[in-house]
Amino acid sequence: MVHIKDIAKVCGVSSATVSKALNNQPDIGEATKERIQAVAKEMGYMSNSSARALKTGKTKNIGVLFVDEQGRGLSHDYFSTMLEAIKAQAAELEYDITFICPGKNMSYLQHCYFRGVDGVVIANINYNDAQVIELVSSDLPVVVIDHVYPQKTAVISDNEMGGRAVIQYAYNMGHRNIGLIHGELTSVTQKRLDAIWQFCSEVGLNIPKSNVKEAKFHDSAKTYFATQELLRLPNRPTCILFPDDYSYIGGLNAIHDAGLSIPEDISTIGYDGIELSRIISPPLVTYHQDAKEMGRIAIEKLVEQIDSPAPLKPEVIMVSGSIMDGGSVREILPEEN
Amino acid sequence: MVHIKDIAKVCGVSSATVSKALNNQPDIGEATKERIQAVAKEMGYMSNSSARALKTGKTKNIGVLFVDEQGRGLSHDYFSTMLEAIKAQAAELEYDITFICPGKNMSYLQHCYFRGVDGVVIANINYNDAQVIELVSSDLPVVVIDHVYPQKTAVISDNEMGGRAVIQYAYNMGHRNIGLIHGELTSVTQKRLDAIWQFCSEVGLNIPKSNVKEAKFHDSAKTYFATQELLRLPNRPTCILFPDDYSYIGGLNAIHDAGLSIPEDISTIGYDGIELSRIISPPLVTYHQDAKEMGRIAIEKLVEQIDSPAPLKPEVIMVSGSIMDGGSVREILPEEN
DNA sequence: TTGTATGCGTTATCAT
DNA sequence: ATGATAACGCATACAA
Repeated sequence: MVHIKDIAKVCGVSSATVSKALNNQPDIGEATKERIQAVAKEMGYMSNSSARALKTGKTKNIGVLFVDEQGRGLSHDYFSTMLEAIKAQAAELEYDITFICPGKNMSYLQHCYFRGVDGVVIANINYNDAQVIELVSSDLPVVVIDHVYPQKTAVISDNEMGGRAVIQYAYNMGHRNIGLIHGELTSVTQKRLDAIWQFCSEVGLNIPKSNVKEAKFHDSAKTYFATQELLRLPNRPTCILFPDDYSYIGGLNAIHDAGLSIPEDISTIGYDGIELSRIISPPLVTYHQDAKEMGRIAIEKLVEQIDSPAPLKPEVIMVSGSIMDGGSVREILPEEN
Repeated sequence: MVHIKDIAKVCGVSSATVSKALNNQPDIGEATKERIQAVAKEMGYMSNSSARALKTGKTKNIGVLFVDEQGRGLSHDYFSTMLEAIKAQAAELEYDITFICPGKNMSYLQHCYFRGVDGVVIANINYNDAQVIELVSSDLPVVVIDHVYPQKTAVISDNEMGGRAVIQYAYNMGHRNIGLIHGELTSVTQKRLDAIWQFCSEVGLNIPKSNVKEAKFHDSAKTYFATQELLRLPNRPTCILFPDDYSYIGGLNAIHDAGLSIPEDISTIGYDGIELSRIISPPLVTYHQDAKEMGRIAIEKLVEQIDSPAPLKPEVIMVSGSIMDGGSVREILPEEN
């Protein structure tokens, strides 16, 4: 392991000078600077982040608080994509990331203090958890994904837009008898539903209560049963909206088991835009949430906060997605309704 | 932020004493120890990992080298499951993990030195990459997943067992005309194929060259076409082995597009045992690789190395998987062949 | 059993 | 423009 001292010795200067050269400080001669940098490279010098952190108070490390109950979280495409983007953007800005997790006898906040992270990204967690509240209430820079805390910067997937987009797609394709399977009643679900009802009232579309079923995000079995119920309805919907692309697989099975074809007999629309929705047959019409962009922005905003000498005004950033086309929706003629 | 000094002041002892108490050193009075620990807790003390690392030379941090070319890697169930297990086991042993990634002007090894990781887990990477070789050749404790370097501990999914298991399953169900679609010719593919040929020669099963197609792991489009080719064969196979569960979706589509049913018209077997294989219809017979166990063991072995005063003898640990049953294989009667 | 002193590798302040 | 020195927070060898 080669240290600043070693370089100083070789170059015949003091370690202070070497440090300045390596950090591109202005108060140093151009010639010496270049010589020192050359030697450092030659000797394979790499600074010691612990020592630097101790001295500067900055670790260049970002904490990531992602739930992973029973190994989920990463297996969910929306979140793994987001994490991937977080990782990439952090690397781009020369940060590393550290997973903040429930330690043996450490709260989330303590874990952050222990590792000295410069800031934290919070996502996919129980936002009412006392430990999360503690963390959010601390003086650490924080960016929250898909949830808004007062006075905190948030990056939000536009669920109103998404809800509206899917129902509008069905409507524009001529569907008037629409079935709706939604996830558990989180704030996310609520927003999508609100947007859907809003659209319905705008265009005078009526979705009877019997056409609406609650299932669960990412749970194909629950969606299978909900789909079955809809298919058994006396006046079967011509199009069904699903909680998300993954749970849709359950709906797909139910439809096939009933001997029906997509989109000939029934149309389907998903939510998320995961890769799986592209490779199934027919490809699913779905609302693509831009998880990648969300992760990128989260880090960008967090680092802005970290770098800013004065506290920054919190922002709420809506990230909009878009409909991904597919063959799962048939255009319905007026007389068919 | 509360430091050892602060506690010392409050307790009226020296900071050395506090340090000892907090680290459960033996040379300290039981009474003072308890008092100090109580005060520390009371004051919400949390040690500073940078300072500790600087002093002790241990960061309690493990580097994880996972490829993530174009955002893949995490979206692959096998690897995301493994990563999840790595994370969990590291947390269990009170380690944090740091992703080692291609830095702007840092090699993998330099990144490790910079962050002072105590050891590294390597997986899903180009094992011939010069930077990887450099890392493996360093003095850092290393555990490699799914690849064997000389003198390095490795955790390996038993691809021979897997290859044998899938062909044997088909054989035992009476199939004699078997189609085989395999991934690109990596060492993993080679091992599975070797085991398959070995089994064939043992039982006198002949798989003609025309029944064997190369596709690509995780690539459903390539598998779609390979499946089509097999279906067009004059003497169509009664059972097809696929590269992995995910790419199988392509095969599934090809089979459906040909108007055939699984398993009535054709049987199918996958590889991996990802969650998706459970929720499709019919559930896929597949060989489940125990990615979770692999991740757990990798960390366990790595920490053993880190904690050991003397260099440990490298091990190669085979992790066996098992067949997951499903409805995708029909039992074939002798006269049908 | 407790305290004093030192140093881990780096950066920052202040002289020179 | 360069260097001497102190300090970041902690753990430890050694003295008391």
